[in-house]
Amino acid sequence: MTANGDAPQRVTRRRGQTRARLLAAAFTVFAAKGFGRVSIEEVCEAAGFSRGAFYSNFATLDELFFALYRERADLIARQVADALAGDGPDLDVPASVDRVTDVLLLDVDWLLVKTDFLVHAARDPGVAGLLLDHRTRLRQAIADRLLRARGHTPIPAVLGDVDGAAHAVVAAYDGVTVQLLLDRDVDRARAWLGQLLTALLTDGSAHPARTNGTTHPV
Amino acid sequence: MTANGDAPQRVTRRRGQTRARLLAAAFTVFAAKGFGRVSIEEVCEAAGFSRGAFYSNFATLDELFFALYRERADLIARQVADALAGDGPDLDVPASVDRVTDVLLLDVDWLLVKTDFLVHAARDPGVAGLLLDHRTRLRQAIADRLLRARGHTPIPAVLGDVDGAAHAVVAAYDGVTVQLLLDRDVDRARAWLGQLLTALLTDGSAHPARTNGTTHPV
DNA sequence: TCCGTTCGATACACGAATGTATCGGATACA
DNA sequence: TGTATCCGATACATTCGTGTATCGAACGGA
Repeated sequence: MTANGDAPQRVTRRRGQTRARLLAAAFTVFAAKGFGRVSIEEVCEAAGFSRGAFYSNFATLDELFFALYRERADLIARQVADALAGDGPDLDVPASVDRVTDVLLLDVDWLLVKTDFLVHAARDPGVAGLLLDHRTRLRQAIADRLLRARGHTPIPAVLGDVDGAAHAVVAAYDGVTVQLLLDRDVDRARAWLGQLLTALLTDGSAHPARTNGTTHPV
Repeated sequence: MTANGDAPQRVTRRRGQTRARLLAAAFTVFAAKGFGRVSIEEVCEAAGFSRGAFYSNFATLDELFFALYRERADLIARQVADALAGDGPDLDVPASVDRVTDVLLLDVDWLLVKTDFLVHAARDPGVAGLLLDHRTRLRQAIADRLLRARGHTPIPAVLGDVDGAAHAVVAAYDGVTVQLLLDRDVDRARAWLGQLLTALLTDGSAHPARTNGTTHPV
């Protein structure tokens, strides 16, 4: 019944460290076995603590999962923002696409944990809200970037405006993620996502398939 | 230790019925709470049986989940095939797209269970194989359909051949599913998927946004 | 260095879920 | 209709995970 019930007046340094170690261990264990199959004790063991440490920092495993997602999701969000800010005032679509896909598909373990969290959120409106917010911010960053380059690179009419295009980008990301989780082929997923995004964002006719060898990754 | 250990020599009729009832109950319970949070007893209770019935038909909850997925996935596959076979020898893209999206996004509960299964499969290569097979068959059906209509409706070059286009269709479906699981807005998801598929399959320039009102579903 | 507070380890009690063995009623087949 | 088999209910033993209460050690401030 700690974690918020009666806030300690003096917070020590090691508390932050054990919390961080618990989160890191949880990430590993969740990725390996899936949230639904992990017990509190397994997380503690992986972190080298006893359950006492856990209950001193979190009330439930859900709470830890929530904190873990928030931490990592913010990290990724920052990396994407950096990747988008990378090139100059004008948008170089293929280059931007490559940089962003590299960030988004960097770590399969994260995709596993993220999907676990999706399944979790899909049944809890409150959690779903957090996730939707996060996705909205991501789309916003993409839309802003696209907006800066309108005219330079027009957006296909079918998608509507830049906002529609941003939606499409996120959908493509999610779609490719699913396939990646099943075949575990990161390189192919990157190439394929790049191709998809190019198809969506440029007006179809333009670029031939770029990146590594394969024309259509099956 | 039943379910395959020693195959019964006489299989009764009610056995099939209880098995079906168990599967149906499992679907409901899994959709509501998520596979990871469901006990064998909950499934039995929902089906109106005791655990004896369960252990007589399945060895583990995983086995039941597997059977459940297989059953429902085959059903959907047949419905999609029907929807694709619907129109004549020439392909009417918007009409086909509408029919297929109606089938694929019919039942949110199924999408929930399917995503649970994805998470499950992502950590078990054997199960992942089954799911990949199923996806391959789905893509094949789409590719065949697209092939019949090549020339009539050309496919954007960026996607490669019809196979690439089929990949794109599945990715779009998966992507839209994720958003739908979070906001639970089936109508918006249908419109959005239709728009996405049209954008991918027709050469961008052609059709304006069709279907219900909203131009870009935010 | 000393002291009050905080942190995490340990031990315990409890509940939940599992798997198995057994039994009586249902069912197919002659 | 009789009977051998099958099926599902019940009861039991056991394991596993949880949550809490308590204690000693670590820590921060004076």
